[in-house]
Amino acid sequence: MKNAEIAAAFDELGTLYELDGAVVYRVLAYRNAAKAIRDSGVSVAELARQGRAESLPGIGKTIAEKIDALLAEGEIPAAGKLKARIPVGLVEVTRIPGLGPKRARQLHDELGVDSIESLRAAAEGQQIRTVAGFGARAEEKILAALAAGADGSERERVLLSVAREVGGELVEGLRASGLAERVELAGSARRWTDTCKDLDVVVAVRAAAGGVPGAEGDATDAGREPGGDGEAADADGAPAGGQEPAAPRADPAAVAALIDAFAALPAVDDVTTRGEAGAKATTHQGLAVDLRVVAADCFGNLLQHFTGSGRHNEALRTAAVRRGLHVSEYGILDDATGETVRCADEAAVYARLGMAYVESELREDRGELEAAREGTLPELVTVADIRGDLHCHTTASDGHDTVLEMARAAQARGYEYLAITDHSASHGFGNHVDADELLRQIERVARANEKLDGFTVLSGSEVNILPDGSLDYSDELLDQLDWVIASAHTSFGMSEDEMTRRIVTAIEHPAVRAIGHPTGRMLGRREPYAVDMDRVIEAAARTGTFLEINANPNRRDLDDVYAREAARAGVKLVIDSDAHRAERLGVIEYGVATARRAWLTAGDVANTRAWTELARGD
DNA sequence: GCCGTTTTCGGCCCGACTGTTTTCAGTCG
Repeated sequence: MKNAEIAAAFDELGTLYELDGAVVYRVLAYRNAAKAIRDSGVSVAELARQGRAESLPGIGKTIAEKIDALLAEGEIPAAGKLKARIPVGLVEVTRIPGLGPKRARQLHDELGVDSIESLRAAAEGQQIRTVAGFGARAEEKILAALAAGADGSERERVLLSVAREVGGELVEGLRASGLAERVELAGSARRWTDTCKDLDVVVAVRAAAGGVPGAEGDATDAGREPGGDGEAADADGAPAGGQEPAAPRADPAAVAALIDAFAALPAVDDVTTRGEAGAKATTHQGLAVDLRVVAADCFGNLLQHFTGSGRHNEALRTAAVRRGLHVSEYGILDDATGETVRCADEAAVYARLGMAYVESELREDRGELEAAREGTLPELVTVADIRGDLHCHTTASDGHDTVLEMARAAQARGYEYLAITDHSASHGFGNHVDADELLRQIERVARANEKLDGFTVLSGSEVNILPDGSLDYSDELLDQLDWVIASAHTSFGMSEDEMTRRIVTAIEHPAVRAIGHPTGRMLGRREPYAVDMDRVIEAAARTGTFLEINANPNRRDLDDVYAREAARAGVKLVIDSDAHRAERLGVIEYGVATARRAWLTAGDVANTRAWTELARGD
């Protein structure tokens, strides 16, 4: 059983317990366990067989036993018992905005709601408003959500490349407004996750009119203020009179003006909620945007808070509480002094908590907080470290540009080398590069090299791995190439064991230097094929074969979890664009981002080295 | 249900916003 399946079983169990009214911390424990299982780079089923499941964080005796039962019986017994009591359709009801476990359960108990269909019927029959705590307004919202297409399925996520493009437009638009001192894209887009559910944009507005001299210099020391009862109406423009918020807010007039400017941006379709702290909106693509605004002296706190992840923040705050510090988006409250330290930048936040700065890509609660405390965070690979690209296509197969055009574009990026790796003969679409055509391509590469100065074009191939693991060029032909990357493009329906043997056979082929997009996934379109990555990684480590991090934003394959595990096993990764046209060489940043999320340093990535070091046999 | 440089028991992050409320629970991120 795969980690993702085990994790899904525990997520479901958590939701069932939640609907059953269990203590929230018990529910949280199952969710934490699911996350740890999903984030494990090694097979949890295998760990469990060895009796080592409890070595994962958040998995204790009880959950380890449940994993054993799941593996042995195909279901967690406790989940079976709960399902007998709680209709599974109620899980979908909790995904309707505004309906959580408590309210869904209430609708079930009082109206018999057990599915999206029965929810719709109850709302249309004006039954919802008869339930205590619900009103006509709630009923209308449910109907509106259902009419808008909410069907209880998980909210659709967009590719990171889409999210970053839209997010970038919003950020640039707000910067151009002149109303903000600082604007940044936060959330999962800033952590460079594969896909995003929504966008988070954080803003610092200028101080209120007649405002205070700015908090320059050391932000940690600059922003102290008395906390606690907070009677002073300070110069930040906090509302005078009435209940003073414990946290500093931006000047309400400045926030309102900024939201107006935000609402007028071309990408913004509809502002659904506005408040004194920000606004919520949707873009024309239907992407939800959360806009948050603070005064400049706590911009670092806000950016840290909204970059997340939620797990990273929870863990960070839990650890802080043990030291008497309370972290929020407005500052860090110290129990001992009653003072709140506000941080203009993120580094000050981590410094106040006794930690090194944590790069946004690492903030997933995968050990980064401990490493930050101990000063053992890795120095992550950067785009500037990449010295060549080892996977691209030309007009010889399904690319759009010639060898020379691709090479010149690579050189313009500052690279030292580029491997031309058109598809091999049996690929099945585009122009077929048969053996004769490949020989002609080798000549084209040689001619291109004559025209280029200080740059090396490598003759290569993305050779197809046939179902039996063999390659579709002869060994003699492959030996004439500088670089061979092997990928599976067909017969994805094989059993895990067959597919694993297929890939491992290719890894063991002496001509193969790397395996391309090793799991074959297409984000949002195609699941990875069934393959035992533990065995693939073992074979790559044994033979010195590289595994690719394919940077195409649709793929990002290997993913961060497997790439980290591969590096731990001593495998070197190659980060490739798989560009099919010259301007797509730039997608390398998505591959580098995956590598950073995998904790990789430049030393873990083969193509941070010169080609002369990578070339074999000299 | 998990976990421990204050704990093997008693904690478990923090705030915004909504709707239905006479002071707050639930949801969301």
